[in-house]
Amino acid sequence: MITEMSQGNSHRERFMFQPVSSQPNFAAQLAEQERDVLAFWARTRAFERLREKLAGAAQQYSFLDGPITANNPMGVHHAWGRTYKDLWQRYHAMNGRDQRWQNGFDCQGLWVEVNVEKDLGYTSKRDIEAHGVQRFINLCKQRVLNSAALQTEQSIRLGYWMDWNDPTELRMMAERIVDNPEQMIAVERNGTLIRGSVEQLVGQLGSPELGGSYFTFSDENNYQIWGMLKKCYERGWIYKGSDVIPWCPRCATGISQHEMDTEGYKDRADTSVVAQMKLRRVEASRAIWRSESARAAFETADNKYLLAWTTTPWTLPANILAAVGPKLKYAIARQAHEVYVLGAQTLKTLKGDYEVLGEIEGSALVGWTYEGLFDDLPAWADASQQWRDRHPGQPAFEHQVIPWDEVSEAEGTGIVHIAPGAGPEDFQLGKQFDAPSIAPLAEDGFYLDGFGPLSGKFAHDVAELIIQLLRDRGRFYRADQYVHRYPHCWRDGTPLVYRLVDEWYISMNELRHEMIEVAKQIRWIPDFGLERELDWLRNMHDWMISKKRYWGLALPIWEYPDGSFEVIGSKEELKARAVEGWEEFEGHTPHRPHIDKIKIRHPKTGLIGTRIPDVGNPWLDAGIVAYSTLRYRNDPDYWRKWFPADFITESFPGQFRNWFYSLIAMSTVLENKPPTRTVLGFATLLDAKGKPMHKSSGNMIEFNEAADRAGADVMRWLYARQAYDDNLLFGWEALDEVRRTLFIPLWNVYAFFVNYANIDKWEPSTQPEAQSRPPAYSSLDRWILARLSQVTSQARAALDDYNARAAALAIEKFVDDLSNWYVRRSRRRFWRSESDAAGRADKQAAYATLYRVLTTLCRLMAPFTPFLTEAMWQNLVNRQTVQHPADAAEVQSVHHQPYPVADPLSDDEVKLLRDTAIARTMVNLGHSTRAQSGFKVRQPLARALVVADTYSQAAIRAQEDVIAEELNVKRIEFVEREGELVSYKILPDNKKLGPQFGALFPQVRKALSALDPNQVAAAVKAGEAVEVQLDDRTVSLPAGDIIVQAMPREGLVVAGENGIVVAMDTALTESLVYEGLAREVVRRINDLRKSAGLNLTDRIITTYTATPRLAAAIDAFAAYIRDETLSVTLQHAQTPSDITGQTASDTFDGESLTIGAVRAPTNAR
RNA sequence: GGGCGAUUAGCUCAGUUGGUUAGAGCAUCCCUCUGAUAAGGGGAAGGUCUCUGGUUCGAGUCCAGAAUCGCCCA
Repeated sequence: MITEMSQGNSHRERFMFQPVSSQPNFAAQLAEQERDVLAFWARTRAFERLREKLAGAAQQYSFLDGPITANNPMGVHHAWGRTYKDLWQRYHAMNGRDQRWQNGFDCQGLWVEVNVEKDLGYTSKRDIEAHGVQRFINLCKQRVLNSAALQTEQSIRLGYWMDWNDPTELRMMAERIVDNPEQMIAVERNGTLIRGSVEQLVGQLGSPELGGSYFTFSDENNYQIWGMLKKCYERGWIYKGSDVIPWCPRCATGISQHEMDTEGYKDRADTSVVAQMKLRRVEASRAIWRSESARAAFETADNKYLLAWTTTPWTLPANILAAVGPKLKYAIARQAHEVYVLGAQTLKTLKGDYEVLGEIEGSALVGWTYEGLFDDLPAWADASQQWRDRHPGQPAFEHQVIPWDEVSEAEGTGIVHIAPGAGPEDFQLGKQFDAPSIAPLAEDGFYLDGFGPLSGKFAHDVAELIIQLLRDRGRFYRADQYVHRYPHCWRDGTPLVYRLVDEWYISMNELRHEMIEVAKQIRWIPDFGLERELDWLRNMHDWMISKKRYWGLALPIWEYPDGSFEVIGSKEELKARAVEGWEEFEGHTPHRPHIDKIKIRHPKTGLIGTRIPDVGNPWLDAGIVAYSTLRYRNDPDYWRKWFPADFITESFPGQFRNWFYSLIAMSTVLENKPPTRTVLGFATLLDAKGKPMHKSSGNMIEFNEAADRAGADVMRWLYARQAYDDNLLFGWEALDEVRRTLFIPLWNVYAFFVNYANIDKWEPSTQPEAQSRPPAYSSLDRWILARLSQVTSQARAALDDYNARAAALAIEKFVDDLSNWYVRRSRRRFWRSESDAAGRADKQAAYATLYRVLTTLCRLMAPFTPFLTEAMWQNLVNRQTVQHPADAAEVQSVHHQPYPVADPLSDDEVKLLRDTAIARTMVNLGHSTRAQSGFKVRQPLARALVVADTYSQAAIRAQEDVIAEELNVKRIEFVEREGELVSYKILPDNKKLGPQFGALFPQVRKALSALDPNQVAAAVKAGEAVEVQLDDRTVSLPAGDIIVQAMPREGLVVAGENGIVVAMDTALTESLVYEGLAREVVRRINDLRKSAGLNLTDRIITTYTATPRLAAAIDAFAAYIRDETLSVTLQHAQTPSDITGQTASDTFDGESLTIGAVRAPTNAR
């Protein structure tokens, strides 16, 4: 497709542009070109040279990357955010601002562990312990490194310019971190070798010495979190708390509030159980009985029960209390010889016939006692005993009814079973009422000892057994299948349980308020982001930072046997405090298991402290990066230079409680300052139908597939033009549309320019800036240059305001104007003969204009579509293809250029923009009347008739030639007697007259419409007030309060818009008919040229046969036809067999034509 | 259960302090332009602006209630 220029070419040829094809298979061409551009950048060190150029610039742009989880390949949803990241970095690079260019990988946490476990076939934490924690940790590191390598390659494919690591080096480290982490290796940076063990170098990834992406598992990242936690400790915010928390039995760890996003709640069908709790002590004096005999029936009943409902039957053996709504009404109902108490609105729970004996308020039930459902199990005996031990001298605790405002009758029985050891609200109530608790489950979700037949059974599997056990005890009432929202583990989908456990927390009492103040100093885009964040901050509980797992931040908390603890703030402090285990730890990253070896001594008590085995919440890892990656500890000057970030951006679902939250939290603790000036959040990427993309649902589009099939630039444009707060419906149709409506027209403008410039051997002026807006240019040229100024200002203002969509839409509109008006109307100027002096000057102006537009547009679009613009730029400016760059060390990339700056529009330009809009309105109206009258554009017509105001008339007159050619009319005439074309419609100006007349307004409206429209129109035109007669008086309406609309008159072929009305004179003369036929012939000959594969400049010999009238038309317009088709001769053939070369036949307008064309011997132009 | 938001053409969405005949893109159909274009232009069809009530001279827009959906939080 492209050929390299050989050395021996003449001067003129060296200055030719590389030929450009307008490919039919554009998508494939784009993807191929993108790979060429990537190779071009690599060969010319384009990114490295940009960094060198910007290094030490006076201004910085500090972008802080929210780390991508290095666990899986990058998805198209990641590409959305990464497009914004790259877009603004490129934009500010073009504005000359120095940058850090550091990508981040999120490395530690359960998501990696889960995948490694899956790969290994592990099913529980026991497997990890059994096979060795160290090996497991190294496998986690390996997975991260391999994922990072892959994501790096994919990001590069997206065109994302960052200080990327060499993926090969990452993979080398990945391999060795498992095989031999102690092995000493060396990596080369800027000519020097950096040595260390594999593990040590992995721990230093992202450091100033090694460069590249930051990894949250790095030593620096972990130790800086230690420092932050130490500060919290010093302020008294760190504590160990007992709570009942959501717990994943598979992962055997608690799930923090931060992780309980809506993803985690899923519908689940469970067995709901109604248990009957046998009442012991009842006090029914406040009951309202239906009758005296009802009361007697209650008192003499064999058994009395509470009916308590639960959707988690596994918690029933931990039941301690029964809660009722104190203000709810409860029914006392009899079935046979049994009496049941349940919510008055929930009687449908009862099976079979029943008799309501009476009602009683919930508050009157409080204090009633009942027999526990499972009081025979040792678990209750133990819990009961522990309670007695804590309450010496008091009577034994009895199961009882308590009040709870949260109880409702919407579901269940209005009586809620309370198990303080197995539910969070239950736990609070248990504390409030000083009740014992039973914690039934081990960390893997299986029942502990002491639960009889349940012991050793899995919590979610025991519904049937529980029912059986209840039956055995006479406590079962009914069971149903019940679908409800139930929390699931956000990583592996396991239904959660609730467990009573000890976890570590940061108290939010004080921090919450400080964070709110910090959050308010940040600009949130979209602006509802601030409200979301504040809502979270106001409502969040204390931050649970511990996780009972392996792969993560080693929480720097050392606990002493007496229950006291200390937080260590740095590696150095730890070394100073260590009394045991330092030698084993030294040389390793601060991870389990090595870190666990270290013991410290309490300075006063002398007790030996051991590190708690927990690892940290992963959001600690990501939250510290505004400090850890900016050398906060070691290079304060550097930190001050780059902190706070100018900009961060992530998809907002989840991030208000995750990264945005933790980033603010840690920055508030450390400096009480906002970590960033701007947060840009964007919505969720869904498939074309609006469904979430999932591998399992088969609607997933892989990033690599999308990039290869649609092109990364097309994807980037789709992302950039998306509204932030709308979900992006991503699919092939949307990508096709972007390609069709923006990329193909743009590419073809470019191809058109290059091919004609080469034909004319046109060269750009060496001083293009000097003639930026030459007054001698045609109005078309000056118009598109004014539009270029306009779009430049728009794009700049939008990008400065972080509004990618506004910039993208402005550029789309511009490309449309360029393609469908400027080039469309300029084409003939590029065909004009070199021998015609005026034509030559005009053509030169057109080339210069189009060249200027295209090169400026390349720079405008470069941050959006870095590949396409690079390919165009290299050819337009350097006259080379990206495949064969010369002077690789010197060649300037479009991304090395300054982002365009526009002068404000002059008055003349403003007028030009307005006038062109009028002309285009006129053209649209003309096309409309042609369509209505059935005269296609190829048929010339004598006149277009126009009604317009004085200003519009002048505008139309000024562009008459362009309009006339577009409409294919001989001339444009303004109609003297407008009434011939238009009728007037008179309307009151509602906005002005409505408030003035209020209730009288309908009368005004009516009276006005009763007047003669022509007279009112004349009066208004003359600026005279109009009098209208209301019921009881006459009022005078100023001309300015009346709207006169010119409407096309009924029955005529006319069209109107914005006060301009257009009609066509459809009277045909023979000459017009012949000209129309001639145009049909021209079109067919040119179609033939195209299908014959002739070059634009090839001369041809044309032969034809035609029906007599058509032949006469061809004779009459022979010169015109020859001119338009580059026919050296145009010969009437006596018989069809005389027609030579490529042939075609057609019938139109009742005429028949056969044509043939052969290339003429010479191509002289 | 609480909070926020949404509901406008077959689909995706605009619709500015209430004001003339409610728009765009995509998709469909017809016509058309084309010597850069898979683009463009004209037209057709497609709307009880979710429903009910209210305020107002006038409501897609404001108020109240209902329904459905989404998001956030319990």
